[in-house]
Amino acid sequence: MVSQSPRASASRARLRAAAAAEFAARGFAGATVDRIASRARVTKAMVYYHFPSKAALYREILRDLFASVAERVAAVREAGGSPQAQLAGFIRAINETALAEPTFPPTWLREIADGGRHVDESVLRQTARVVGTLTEILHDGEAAGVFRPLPPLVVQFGIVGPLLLSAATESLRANLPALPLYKISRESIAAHVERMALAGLAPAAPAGAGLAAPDAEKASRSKSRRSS
Amino acid sequence: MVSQSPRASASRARLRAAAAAEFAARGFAGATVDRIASRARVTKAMVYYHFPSKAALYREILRDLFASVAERVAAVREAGGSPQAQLAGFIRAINETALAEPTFPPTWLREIADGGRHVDESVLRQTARVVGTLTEILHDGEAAGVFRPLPPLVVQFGIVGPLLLSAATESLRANLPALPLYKISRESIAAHVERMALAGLAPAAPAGAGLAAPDAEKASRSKSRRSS
DNA sequence: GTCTATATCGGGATAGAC
DNA sequence: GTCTATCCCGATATAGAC
Repeated sequence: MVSQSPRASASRARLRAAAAAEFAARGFAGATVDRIASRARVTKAMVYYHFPSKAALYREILRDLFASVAERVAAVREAGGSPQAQLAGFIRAINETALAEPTFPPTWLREIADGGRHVDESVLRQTARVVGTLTEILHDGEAAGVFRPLPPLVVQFGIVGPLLLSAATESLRANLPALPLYKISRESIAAHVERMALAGLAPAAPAGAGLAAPDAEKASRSKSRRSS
Repeated sequence: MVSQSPRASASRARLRAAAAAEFAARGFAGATVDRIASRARVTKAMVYYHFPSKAALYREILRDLFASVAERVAAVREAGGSPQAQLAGFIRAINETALAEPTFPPTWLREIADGGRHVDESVLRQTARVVGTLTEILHDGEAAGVFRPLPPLVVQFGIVGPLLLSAATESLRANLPALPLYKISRESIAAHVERMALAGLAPAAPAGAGLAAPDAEKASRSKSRRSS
């Protein structure tokens, strides 16, 4: 949503929003151009006036969605702070993107299930930026001795997985037979993910020592950032 | 796979396997009956001889998939042990299902993204069994004072989310341009999820005390468990 | 149980007027 | 930029012979 192309007519904008919603709800194969047009209150021919094909429209939406996440997490890194604070910010950035763009969680989940079938070079670049930012944060934390060394993707899955499942099932759970079991707040899941991620990254305690406290007194942190 | 219906001809069995693979790879909308028939080395008419419709075939596969998970986690609970050991077993049960049935992770992810569009009563019952088992384990842990009280679904998402993302992207990552960044082992992700889940469930430290250790409960693990 | 047609229709994409 | 009308392929499902 950040870097819009020069063409931004009113109908084109509605078309993008309608397509994002339709693709999120039905997936690429399940979506129909007729419904996209209908949602946008536009005729089907207009879809093909603005976009060359259903696939191209989908890829454009996919790219902007991932670009949106990438920018948010990049902003977190640039804001600086301790590795723990940056990781918490990373988690919040993902969560806020899911709130700001409700079409994002289902779309992301589908792409994963599809094995990235529609991921082209430009989309891949955006996803790489996200993992790249996380990698830098983790590297700082390892260097400072506050994070255990772990493959960035493992940490990424640990953060993104719960958030996506929670966000994607939100409207589903809301419409359920009022099972109180399924009523969970956004805050509780976000807090749990943050707690899990930080605790899971805490360095292994040196076997003999009396429980080193990996906590707050590491405030004196490196200010170095921005390497890409 | 556990509770097979009485009809189990050879072609019917191949059909089920082929359909599971096709649905996992393309989703319900993206799958075609032609390709399912072709995968099973059977004509399309045979599909409609054995199953009333594409949708019915899909629902049957969905039901068996979730039944398979439900039984594995139920077995863990029946095996007993400390709450922590049972939770670790729960995680492993999910992971082992993903290994034994590679079609499962993508299919689950798609159902979530679809908002449970194809989930009927029988499927819902199986998923409820899984959450039910987890709820019991968590309740035991709370009663014993070793788990902090958390909504079961929050914990469920924290466990299942990372495992599904990891499993669903496995073949994708294997076929990537050899980015060493993306080479992560099944063990590392399983270990991380276990560490995160247990650490995230550790009770909050009593405010006044000087850094209680949420690390010492590891001693109470390693008890009896089995895998089906 | 297994096959070869075939009916039928939804949906992506285009033509061409205005 | 926007519309109506249409082309046409592919996909679900069925008919009916063997």
